[in-house]
Amino acid sequence: MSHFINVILPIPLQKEFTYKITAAEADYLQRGMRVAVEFGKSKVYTALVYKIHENAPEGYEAKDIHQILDEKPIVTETQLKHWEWIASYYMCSLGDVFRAALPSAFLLESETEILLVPEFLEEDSLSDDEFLIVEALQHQARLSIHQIMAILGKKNVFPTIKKMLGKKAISIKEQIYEQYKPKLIKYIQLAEVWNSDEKLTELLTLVNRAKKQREAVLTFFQLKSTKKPIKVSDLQEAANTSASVLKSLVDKGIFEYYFIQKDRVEFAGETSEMKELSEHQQVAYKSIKESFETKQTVLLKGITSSGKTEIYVKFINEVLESGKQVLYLLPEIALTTQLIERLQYYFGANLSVFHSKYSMNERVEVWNNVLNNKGKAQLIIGARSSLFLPFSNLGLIIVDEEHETSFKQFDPAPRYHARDAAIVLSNIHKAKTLLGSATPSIESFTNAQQGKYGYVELNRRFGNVLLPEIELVDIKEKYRKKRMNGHFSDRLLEMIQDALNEKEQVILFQNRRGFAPVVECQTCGVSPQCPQCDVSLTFHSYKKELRCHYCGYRQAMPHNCGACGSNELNTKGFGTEQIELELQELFPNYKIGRMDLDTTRGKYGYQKIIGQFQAQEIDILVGTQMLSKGLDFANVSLVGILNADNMLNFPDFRAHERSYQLMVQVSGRAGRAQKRGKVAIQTFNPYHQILQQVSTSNYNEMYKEQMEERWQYHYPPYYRLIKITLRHKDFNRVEEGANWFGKSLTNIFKDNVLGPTTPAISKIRNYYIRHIIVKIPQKQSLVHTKSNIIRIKNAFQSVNQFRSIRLNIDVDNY
DNA sequence: AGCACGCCGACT
DNA sequence: GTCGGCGTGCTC
Repeated sequence: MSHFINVILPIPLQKEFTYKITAAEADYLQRGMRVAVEFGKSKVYTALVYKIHENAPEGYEAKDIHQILDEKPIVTETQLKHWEWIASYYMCSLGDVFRAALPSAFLLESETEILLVPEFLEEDSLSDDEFLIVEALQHQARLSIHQIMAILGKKNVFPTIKKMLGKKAISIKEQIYEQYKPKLIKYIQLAEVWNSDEKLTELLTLVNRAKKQREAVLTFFQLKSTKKPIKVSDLQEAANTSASVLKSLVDKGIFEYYFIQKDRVEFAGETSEMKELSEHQQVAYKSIKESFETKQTVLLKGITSSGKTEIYVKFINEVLESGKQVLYLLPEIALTTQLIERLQYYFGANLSVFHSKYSMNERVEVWNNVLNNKGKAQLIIGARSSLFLPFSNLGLIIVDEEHETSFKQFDPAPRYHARDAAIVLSNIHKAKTLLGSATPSIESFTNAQQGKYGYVELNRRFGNVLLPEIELVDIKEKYRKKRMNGHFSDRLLEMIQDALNEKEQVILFQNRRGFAPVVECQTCGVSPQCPQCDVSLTFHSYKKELRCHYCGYRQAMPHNCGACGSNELNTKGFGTEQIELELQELFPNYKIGRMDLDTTRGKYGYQKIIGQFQAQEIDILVGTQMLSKGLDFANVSLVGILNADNMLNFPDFRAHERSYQLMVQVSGRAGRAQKRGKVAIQTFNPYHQILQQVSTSNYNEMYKEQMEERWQYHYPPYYRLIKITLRHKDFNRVEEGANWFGKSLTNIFKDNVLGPTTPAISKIRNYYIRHIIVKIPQKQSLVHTKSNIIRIKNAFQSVNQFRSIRLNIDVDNY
């Protein structure tokens, strides 16, 4: 009898692939283990065992597997179930989920190595390029394809390599690298023979003549009395000696080295008892608990600074004590040191953090700790991807800042929403989900209203601090009366000055980075465009250059208009950089800081700026929406929103909802201590209903009004959306393709097809883009809708002309 | 998705 | 004449 496995490959192919295995391998392998397999002619991939069976495939001969990579499954049955749901709900392949779920170190890929054939002598027969390669191989035993590209200075090197293979000048080998390297700590101990007291004198005489060595040995005994293992580095430091001294002692056979594998992230601090909940927190806590008895998911709407975290802490503690794991999901930007430290304070060594700024190796360690249900992986706090960790007995998932749009992954597939996928995961584990937000998303609030989720409110700020006082500043009026100074109204400047006089800090919010979005010629009105995208370039004053925020294109700021040659180029609109500059002129005696994507690159980017602000080294902090999350600054008394209109006018059905959420969240940064904070919102349109609702913190009215609009225009939560995107370098081809696709959809879904439409940014990186949106009424079956879309997609892709059009499908694209 | 195979233009 | 462009098809 022959044995076979079906595997998942980390590529977006809908198919499973069958490989042949031996009886012994069949005995050993389990679902969820990784194997290395040859795929195509040259590539070796990491694949995941999905099915083990005895049915020989028809029509082709299955290949053997290359190698087994695990001793036990690294992906659990529960995870596979969850993956299947994600793949089917979000219309992507299991391979897409596989690739997104595993830390990249688990997905080894082969690298082709090129080696010189030692017997090769006919160097005369080589072309110039070929000779260069042979020469390089004489210095270096092996070369990678990338290195060869660098040597030859071109990217298409395969023909050259193939010719050389033909001439038997080189050979190639597929080498798989184990990318994960455990971190080893070097320790030192006394060699076995010296391990008795009698030998001690003998030992000391042995090193009597070498002063440095003697000192090292004596220090070793000092350290040894603490009974802890002694690190080489510690001994070196304590004895004030060098590595070479220790090495000669090892060579003499007095000491020996040994290694202990160590986790890269280790907690070593104090923990403390839980805080007592306030009366209001206690009430909320109790009603959440009650809700959990009948509901799987509960939504907690707690205004900013109401102390939601303390409530979470109480639940986490309970679940941990019952022996189950907890996952605490946060949007990436809210994952600050502040919060992590606070949680470490309670849960110390039981907590692990998992997010994208962690290195590959650190992520593998967290994965393994969760898989083995280690003590330190009982509470995981992480961004959306931590959803994919191999939990075995999850008891609770907390999704904090539930309304945050960054929980949705847009690109690449799987285009999942972490909140929704968390609820499903929690279901599979028979666990509970707690959603928290000061400004719940409309869809979650609806679910709560309809009784699908439990619902609890917490309307009192901790310590009864008052909500900030919100003032709308009409800048249309201010402009008319000439009371604007740059982008600042006299009123806002006055408020800033008041705060600074009181030695308080100020946060200014401008939802746009860069200096000025657009550069415009005063003479002909033309503004420089990105050559690869359909957008105007953004001016960045720091480097005096124009940049495209979509493809990263950059060019020096031109002196003349490219269209008419006029040298009167002017900037229009404004970003964080310009605000920073204006502030420096307006408040020369104060320190101004800026926090946006450009200033927070790198692992410790945020921390540096936040640290400075917290230490009050910065008086005024200007930033984008990064500012709105998870930061508590005790001394901020004023928050200014420089222009509320650009977010309100954003062309998206959720623009109003999002503006509300953003403004309320940003406002929440003001006045966290004793004093009531102030918020100033500059706008051209102070009578806009959303601004009125923000200024009175009237969530319910906002909700009611938005729901009416959603109903009227057929948007979620009344209708579900699936967005189809088509991209191609050839304008006409996308156009035709999109029309074809749109028509086919309209045949089935009639009026519920929107488009094809040209997005506001119609070209990115030289690819023209078209969108089609399918709206799905509540009673229409999701499963049928999706299978219809897949049918049309398959038909579409069998048309030769359309095959090269890139197509992606985004379910719940909001 | 990669990557090989195969057919047409611009260069030594 | 060849080098190298990308359209087409396949991967167990």
